[in-house]
Amino acid sequence: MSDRPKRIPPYRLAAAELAAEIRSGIYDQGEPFPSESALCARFGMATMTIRRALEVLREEQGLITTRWGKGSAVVPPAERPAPEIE
Amino acid sequence: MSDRPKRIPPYRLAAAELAAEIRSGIYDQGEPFPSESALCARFGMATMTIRRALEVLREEQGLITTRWGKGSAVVPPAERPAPEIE
Amino acid sequence: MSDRPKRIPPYRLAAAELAAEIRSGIYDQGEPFPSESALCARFGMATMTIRRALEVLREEQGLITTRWGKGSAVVPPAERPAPEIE
Amino acid sequence: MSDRPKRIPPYRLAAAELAAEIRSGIYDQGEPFPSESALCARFGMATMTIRRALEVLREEQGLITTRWGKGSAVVPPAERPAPEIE
DNA sequence: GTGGTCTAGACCACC
DNA sequence: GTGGTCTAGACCACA
Repeated sequence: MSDRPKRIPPYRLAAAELAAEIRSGIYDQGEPFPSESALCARFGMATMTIRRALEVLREEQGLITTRWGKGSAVVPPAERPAPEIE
Repeated sequence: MSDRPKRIPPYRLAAAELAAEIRSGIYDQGEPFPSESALCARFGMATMTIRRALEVLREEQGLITTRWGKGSAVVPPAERPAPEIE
Repeated sequence: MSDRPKRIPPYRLAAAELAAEIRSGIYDQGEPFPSESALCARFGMATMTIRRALEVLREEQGLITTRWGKGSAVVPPAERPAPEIE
Repeated sequence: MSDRPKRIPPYRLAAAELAAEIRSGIYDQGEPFPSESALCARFGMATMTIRRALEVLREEQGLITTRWGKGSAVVPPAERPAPEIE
């Protein structure tokens, strides 16, 4: 009972998928980062869940920056912190 | 030079239409008041314009109450102030 | 004294110049019509003067349409009324 | 989960800064109150946000008066309401 | 040339 | 999934 595998929360899954996309470079040629509502539609998640995912990308991984009312933008590769080995 | 009539701002038109509906009683049988986004779609107006219309209904006419995160509700007829004669 | 030449008001000059541009077709390939503030800068005129010029293009000549908060757009050539011979 | 402080909305920050300036008296020697567009430039905020800040100064704090087409003016110190202790 | 209203979105905070 | 705030402009109406 105490040894079952850890459940990964949905916001982590979304964050991981988006982080992989960012690191793949698909947003580096001028593609704007998707809005919260677009991500809600794409992942089928609630606003709050997507917001937690974006918070991970922003605070924990430093991959995006967000401006209230304007949207999120991907941090240029040169300024990105190296991915953490866990 | 020209004789054009005074322009009534769009938020006033929406407010007047909604006030008439409220006074007609169609929201008194348990109908919930439409959300901002529903009203945006119905009137073809932007969020801020609809919010301005709801502000008129709330502050000026006392026909609705609004709660953050819950939506607006119609004030029961007994508690409504009499319509202003202008 | 009574036979001096008619002075053409500035808003008519601006309207004539813009009408010629519209009829030349330079706005028909997706060029957006300039905003009021852009036209103020370009013609060195006050807001009200430019607004009168745009009013001529809209009401008198039917060359543009205007949406509050969005800007003006050029009417497609097919829908334009023939230019008045004066 | 985290211990972040409550976010103060930008319009409140601008209002607080302007209120402090008004109370410091720098507008009492005939200095005109800055226009909305000047405040937009100074604070790097959009029109609507600055308008919200001015609304606080006007409605909530009674520090300024505003006249359509003329601009805002600072209320003389003698007529100002005492600052609210919160 | 000011303040006032509007657009078409975005993100933020609450339920 | 609501209402609340914000952006970056546009046009409208007053003085």
